[in-house]
Amino acid sequence: MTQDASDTALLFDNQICFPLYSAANAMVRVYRPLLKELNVTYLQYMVLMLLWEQKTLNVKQLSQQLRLDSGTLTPLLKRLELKGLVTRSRSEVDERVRVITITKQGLTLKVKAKDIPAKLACKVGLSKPQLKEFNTMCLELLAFLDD
Amino acid sequence: MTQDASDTALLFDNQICFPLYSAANAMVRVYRPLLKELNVTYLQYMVLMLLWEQKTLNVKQLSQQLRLDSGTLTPLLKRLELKGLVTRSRSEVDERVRVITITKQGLTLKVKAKDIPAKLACKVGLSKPQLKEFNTMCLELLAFLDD
DNA sequence: GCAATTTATATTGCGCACAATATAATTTCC
DNA sequence: GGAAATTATATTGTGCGCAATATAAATTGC
Repeated sequence: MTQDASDTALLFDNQICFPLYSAANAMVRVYRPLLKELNVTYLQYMVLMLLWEQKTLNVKQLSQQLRLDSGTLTPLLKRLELKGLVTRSRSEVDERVRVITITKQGLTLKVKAKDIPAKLACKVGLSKPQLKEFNTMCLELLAFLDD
Repeated sequence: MTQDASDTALLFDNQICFPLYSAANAMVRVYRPLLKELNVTYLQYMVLMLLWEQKTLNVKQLSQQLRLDSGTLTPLLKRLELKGLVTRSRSEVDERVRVITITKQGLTLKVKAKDIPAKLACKVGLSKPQLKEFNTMCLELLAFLDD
């Protein structure tokens, strides 16, 4: 690598991943007002979405699908329990396993959420094929980054 | 929109932006061990990068370039000051303006950082043109999301 | 020239994100 | 079947990220 290349590599505008970082922040900012009606955060919304599909999941299953650890999930799930949206029980087979189940109230929230994907799509601006390609690239990058 | 479309719109795997969110988290995770040698976080590294280019910047200038607000930057800059990497003074012309200046020690850190971009590039896996295209898409998305 | 508005930063409080560590239950392997 | 290793979750502490609010200085309008 030339001297010049190692110099320009540390220029702010050449940082490959900073737009990714900023875009993720911006995306959460756009979701926030939409989710305010449901009184949940973006991540809580993602957890609920998984539980709308499979009414019961344990922490490990959530952790794998969301790529987040228990230090993030445990307090988040407690907050969802406090709001009456999920219950946190123990597996009868294996006492170590914390079983998260969506409540009736949690299921009801899905009805209120039904217009959110469309509302979000309006704000994103990219076309469907563009978004699909973008999604694919994010997943490719993820596969590399997570080894 | 058909009934079917509004149903599938709330499926977890159809959430356009969750891979973006996960990829941004994964990216910060990959940076972490590389930056541990410098004893800075990813965001602190980005701030330093701006200050390596322009030795003095105020909070607003940092805020605009990083797309972050003072609630994030003020405590971060205090931590950088505590580490002796920046100074936080006031503008003599306008007392409201907080002027952030890189210290000698902060400048020295650039030498230690010089191999980080190359090390990161190895872990990212995508080719340079792929990365460039990905960057462009993130910036496009950002332009839409931030209005 | 001074009240009203605007601008720049700081503070507070909440919710992630994760490393490091702890705890407790289960499984494995002799 | 009991010690050692593994597995599942929880806890603690630090650092973002941002909304809401506060404060203080500068600017504007009359």
